[in-house]
Amino acid sequence: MTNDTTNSETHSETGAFSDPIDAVRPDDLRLEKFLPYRLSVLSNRVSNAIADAYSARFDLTIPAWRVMAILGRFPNLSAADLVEQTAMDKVAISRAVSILIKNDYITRSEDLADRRRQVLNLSELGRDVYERIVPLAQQYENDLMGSLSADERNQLDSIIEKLMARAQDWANRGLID
Amino acid sequence: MTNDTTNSETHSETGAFSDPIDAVRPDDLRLEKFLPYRLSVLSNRVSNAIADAYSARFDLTIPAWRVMAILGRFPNLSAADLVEQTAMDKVAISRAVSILIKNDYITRSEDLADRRRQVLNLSELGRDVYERIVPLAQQYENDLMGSLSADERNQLDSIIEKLMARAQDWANRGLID
DNA sequence: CGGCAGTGGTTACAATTGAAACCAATCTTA
DNA sequence: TAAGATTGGTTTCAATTGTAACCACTGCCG
Repeated sequence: MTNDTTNSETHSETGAFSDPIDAVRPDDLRLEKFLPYRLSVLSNRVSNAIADAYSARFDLTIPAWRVMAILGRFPNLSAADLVEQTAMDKVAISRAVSILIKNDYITRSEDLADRRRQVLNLSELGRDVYERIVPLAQQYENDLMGSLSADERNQLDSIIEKLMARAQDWANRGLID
Repeated sequence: MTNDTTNSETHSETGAFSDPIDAVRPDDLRLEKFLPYRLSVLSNRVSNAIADAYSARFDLTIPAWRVMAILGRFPNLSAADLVEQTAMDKVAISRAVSILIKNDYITRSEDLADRRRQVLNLSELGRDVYERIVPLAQQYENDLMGSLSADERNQLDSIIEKLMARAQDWANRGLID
């Protein structure tokens, strides 16, 4: 597994050149220290584990579960409202909703005031599932957070906010440079 | 931002109610505070921004770029070695490699000692691209990290390690419960 | 009213991803 | 050295996801 035999610790002095021309060569990128990469690996590990748990027990995908999580707290939302709350896109919401309806986890009713809108709610069954799944989710959260100290938990919270804001900037203002 | 109003700090003491019936209702889950969700949103934002940058400038996908990043530091790896280094799976590596070869970014040569293995390396062109893309990646990294203090950067580093280890446990020991 | 821009939501299609089957070479062991 | 197990890597097929086009309805403006 962890055979780091080839890990050349030090900044690769490929040739041991004294020649300044060599200065053009950029430092190597250490992928395992590269934040975007680490975030991606971490997020995938966590999401996959949880997705397995949800699907094994409730036959729910993550997008579907997210929709339920929001509807559990905020009844009578439309799909557009969900888009706003979840940072998922239209299509993902639409698909999740249609699965949930097929499973009778949520109900859909027309909004008489605006007949384009559809008002969504957890069904009896859906609330049932919701109430069993929330503790499960919290258990995962607690287990993750349990590996951190109280200080670290607070730090993480504010760090994530900052990184999120910066990444959001990228999307808005266009990319760097 | 940091509104912890509903954070019931203590381990949910489900009892303590005057009306036991009511005890059945779980606390709502606040998706926007749920770590797996936040990680996923953050990671996606970051990855998408960077993927755009790479593909716009070098016609590279993220998996392909990762392969190049590793080969830039460690020449003469096989696909299996790459699997180990990148936490990507066989198939993803195989696909990335075949794209990179088509683009003449890497070369593939048979390993005479073991004719199943193929030894991979950056081509001239590939190293060229590598040397231009590394600074770009570092720029993104710096920009992200720039939103944090030096302390926070260190904290983040160790927090990620801890979370990663915990999530890894899940995968190994099987899920919680 | 009549048209036309904007919104809510779904459908259709292409690209990406994942899982399992697969081929070929090597290693093991009898 | 032959048979089965293992390893390196690719292919195939299904599921997931993203993008763009689309339909139905509303709201606005002449």
